[in-house]
Amino acid sequence: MPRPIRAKAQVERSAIELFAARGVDGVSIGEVAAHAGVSQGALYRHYPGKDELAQTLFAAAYRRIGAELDQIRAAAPDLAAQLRGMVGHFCSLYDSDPALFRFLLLAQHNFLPHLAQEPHQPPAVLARMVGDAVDRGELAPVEPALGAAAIMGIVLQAATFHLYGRITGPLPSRAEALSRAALAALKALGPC
Amino acid sequence: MPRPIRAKAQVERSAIELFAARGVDGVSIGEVAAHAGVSQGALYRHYPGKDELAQTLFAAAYRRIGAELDQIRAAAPDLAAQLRGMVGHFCSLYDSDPALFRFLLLAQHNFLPHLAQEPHQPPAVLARMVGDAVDRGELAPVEPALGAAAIMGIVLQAATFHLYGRITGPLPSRAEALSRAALAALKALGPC
Amino acid sequence: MPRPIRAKAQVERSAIELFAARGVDGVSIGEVAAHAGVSQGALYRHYPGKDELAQTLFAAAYRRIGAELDQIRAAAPDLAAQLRGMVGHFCSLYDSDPALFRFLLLAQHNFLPHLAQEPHQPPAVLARMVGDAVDRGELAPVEPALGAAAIMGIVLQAATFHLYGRITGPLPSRAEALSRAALAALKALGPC
Amino acid sequence: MPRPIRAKAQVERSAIELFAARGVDGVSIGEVAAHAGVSQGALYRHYPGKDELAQTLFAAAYRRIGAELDQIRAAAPDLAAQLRGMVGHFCSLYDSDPALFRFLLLAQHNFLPHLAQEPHQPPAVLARMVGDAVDRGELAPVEPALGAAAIMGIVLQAATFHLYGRITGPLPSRAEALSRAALAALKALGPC
DNA sequence: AATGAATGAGTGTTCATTCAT
DNA sequence: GATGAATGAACACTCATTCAT
Repeated sequence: MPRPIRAKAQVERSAIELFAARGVDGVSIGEVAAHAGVSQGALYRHYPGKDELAQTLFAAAYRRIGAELDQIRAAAPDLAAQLRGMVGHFCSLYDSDPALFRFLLLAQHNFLPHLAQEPHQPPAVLARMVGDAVDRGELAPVEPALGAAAIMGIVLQAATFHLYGRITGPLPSRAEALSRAALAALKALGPC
Repeated sequence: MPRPIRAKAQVERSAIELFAARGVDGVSIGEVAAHAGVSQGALYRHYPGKDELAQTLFAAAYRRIGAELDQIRAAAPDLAAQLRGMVGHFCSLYDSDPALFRFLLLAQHNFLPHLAQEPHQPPAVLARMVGDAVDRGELAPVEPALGAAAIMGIVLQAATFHLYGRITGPLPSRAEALSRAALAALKALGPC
Repeated sequence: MPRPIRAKAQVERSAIELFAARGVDGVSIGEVAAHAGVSQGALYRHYPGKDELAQTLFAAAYRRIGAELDQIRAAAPDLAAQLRGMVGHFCSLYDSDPALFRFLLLAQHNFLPHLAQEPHQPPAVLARMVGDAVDRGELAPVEPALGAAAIMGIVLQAATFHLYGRITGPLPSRAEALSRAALAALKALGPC
Repeated sequence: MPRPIRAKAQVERSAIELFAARGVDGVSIGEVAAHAGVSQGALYRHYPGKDELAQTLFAAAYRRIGAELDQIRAAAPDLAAQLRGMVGHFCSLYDSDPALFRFLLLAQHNFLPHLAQEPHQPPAVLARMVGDAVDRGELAPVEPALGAAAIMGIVLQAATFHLYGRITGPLPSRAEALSRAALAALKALGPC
């Protein structure tokens, strides 16, 4: 039965694009339905409501990215390689699916408060990577969450600047520089 | 006429606090009025509408912070001192007026697209600082906007993590470490 | 689907009666909805807004009457018969649907400015009738629009006086006299 | 004390022009005040409220015109002369103060129901003129109110057509033709 | 006397959600 | 299962009116 699956996927894609363009509150359920080519009532067969739809989409993407980062973390031999992989992954995501990225950026403050903190979320994965690097002696002692903040901040703020036209050209072309900056920031965070 | 001034200030304070707590779209104009102790209609004597109220509050705070950063930039002797001053200033703002900070963080994607880019906005001030440091030879050649992104990202993401409980304790206690990280990130951004 | 048709018709009937009684601006959309036995929001499925509802009702009635007058014009053999038919039709309309007539009278200045002039509107039909009579030699040369004004004025002002109690008893009993007056007015409008 | 008098006159002039342009309900008290150059609150020193302001303006103009028509009636020797004078007066009014005329036309249905019928109102003056002409034997027996309707209708509908562009050029140039039409209509209204 | 800030009830409109078909 | 008409609560906003200054 390919129809319902395609319908649900179409709804989710439409929702992400519209939410990214105008914000969750700026889009009505009717617009999502029209964009997806389904009826308004049909949405309620898949999701209990608008908030749950948005929350679900956010959580799924958030966890998926966390999982991907964790794979990169596990596969790379050292901190520098991990950072190169992760920063490159962020930049690729931004490049290949800007709507999803933008949705995550602007909806984060709506949904993060309602999301229990789990080990597969990006901040947790980054913090674990930082903690491990400290444990391995690759890094001077650093508060793991603060290190995670530095990494995510450097990448996400660059993406934000790109969204608003302060940076132009492809973001992935800055991936190398950003990962060097992240590594340097981590090293400098420790006690002097 | 001390009354109207108090009234307008009260409205703005209430709006910032409520917007910070539940988002601009999550707060009705009636709630702002009630919280400020004025009638609903009285708001419209000071602001043409809800959007303009929020937009005005955002732009005013955004420009004010940009101006403060610019003073710090002009007063400090070198890049390291500038960064210490600015990062410390961000942390102090977060500490002293968390509602305003949270409002700026979560409303940025609503309002930045409608805000013309001006030289007194934080990103522009930071970019100018970076560009000047390059010109003075303190820094290897770096894309100024990318450097500004690194600085803002490191600080704002730390603040965001603090908001959601991933970092605890006073943020200003991390100001030193964050400014070292920002300086190191800037140095590493340049060509290897 | 008999329900929606009934609902829309019920809304239109309620709107005309209330608008006729208290003016378009004197009636809220909620009152129309309550009188029609539907919810307020349901109105917006059929009409984009209050103004469009009133405008649509006005234009539909205006055009319908114009078309009816045109049929009378085409069917009657000469000017006198045309006038008898048309004046009689106006009087019958007033008698059979006073709410609609009153709505048209009092809302005309709201909506006529927004209505493009079309050949099926009552003034155009009357003017064509006058012009044709002139062409056929039944009438001395007369500005068609001025003749149309004389005809409509005689009838509509009589109706207005009836509305406000200056004339009592059934209006159709004056149809003969009014059509004679209209014909005489037309003949006298020409150059002496 | 010329100030208050001028202020009141200015308010009334502004009100008539704005009411004529956008309807009584389409104009706020604040707009009238601004247009007149006085404060909002000052209006309430002269009039108890918006409705009373409009009602007063309407009744005053209505009675004034009635009185002027009555003077013409009393001064002219016969029905034909009376009609020439009155129709000419209507056309002059339209020409010299279109705002007032338009205000009277579009506000009549708001205010006539609340206005007690008095002998100085235009319809009563016209009806008296018709009745007198019948009594003098100048006219076959005619329902006076119906005759008044014919006269007013011919003139006011011509003015209405002029307002909406169906008639162009100065209305007074049609005064002669319209008064002939009115006289002919009156003569034809009687029993055949 | 005059001002204009403040009020608060009321308006048109939107929209997430439900449910008869 | 799917539809889309209907609901009704909520919203931003307006405006005639009042009243402290």
